[in-house]
Amino acid sequence: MKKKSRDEYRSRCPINIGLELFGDRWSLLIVRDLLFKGTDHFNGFLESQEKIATNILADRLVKLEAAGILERRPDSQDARRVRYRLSEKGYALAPVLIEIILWADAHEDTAAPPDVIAAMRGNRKRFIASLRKR
Amino acid sequence: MKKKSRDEYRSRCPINIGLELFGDRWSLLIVRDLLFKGTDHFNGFLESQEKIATNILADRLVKLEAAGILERRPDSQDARRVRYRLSEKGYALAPVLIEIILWADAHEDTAAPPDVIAAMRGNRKRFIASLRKR
DNA sequence: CAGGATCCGTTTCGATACTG
DNA sequence: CAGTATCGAAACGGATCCTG
Repeated sequence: MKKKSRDEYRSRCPINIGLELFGDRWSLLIVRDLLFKGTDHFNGFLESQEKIATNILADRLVKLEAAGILERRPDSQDARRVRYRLSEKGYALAPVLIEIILWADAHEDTAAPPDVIAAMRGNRKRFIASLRKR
Repeated sequence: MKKKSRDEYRSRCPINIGLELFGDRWSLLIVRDLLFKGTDHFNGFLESQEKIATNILADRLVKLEAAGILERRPDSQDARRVRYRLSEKGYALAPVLIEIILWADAHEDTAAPPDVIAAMRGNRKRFIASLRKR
């Protein structure tokens, strides 16, 4: 295979996508909570340290569902409760989140637990698989 | 090594960081242009399809410099010109951008060039190294 | 009580015009 | 070329209210 130079890629690699997702202050945090904390209901997201407002959370949940990143369904046990879970497309964001967390761990003052970081750096496939097991 | 369950990681993996970076609509696009397009001056960023406004661009360039992600210096040739380049910390964002682009390529309707995607999926280390060569 | 919806004051954004 | 200044529009956030 012929080597491609950097210039050949230049100007041809847009992030046309997901400005709504990656350019939004809250959406990735919701995905993080679903993925790493296992948060699955409205009030669970409200408990995160970032203190999202209820109207903003409701708005983002609708948008993330519309984007096919999460699914919403009534709790089979408690009719009052709505459960949120990641779709396949949502789980596919795990590598993005992991790279963000690793970058932050290396370059910012974050409080990520060392064993979690080690697990991410180690066998990444297994780590990602462990996120899907409920 | 003992296997860690998902629950052991739960509630302990925050993205405390970079809400300013990852939760911002424009910052990652600037990094993208620096990384993949080789954009290095103010008006270059303005040419991107997303059409950032001049005041927002100026603001984000200041913030990204303050965050140590890019460096600013006057052009040695042309005094009017200011050149921007990624710092090491900035280059370290390449894996994040790559995962975003791969996710989008798989799940969204993006126009990323197939050969670039293939290069990212193939030998990633080499691909990243190619981004640093000027 | 869970999951929102609505109101409203405040902050931030962004398009355009303008400047050194 | 590399930014400021301005000002209306949009988003945010906090509180409160509503509904099952």
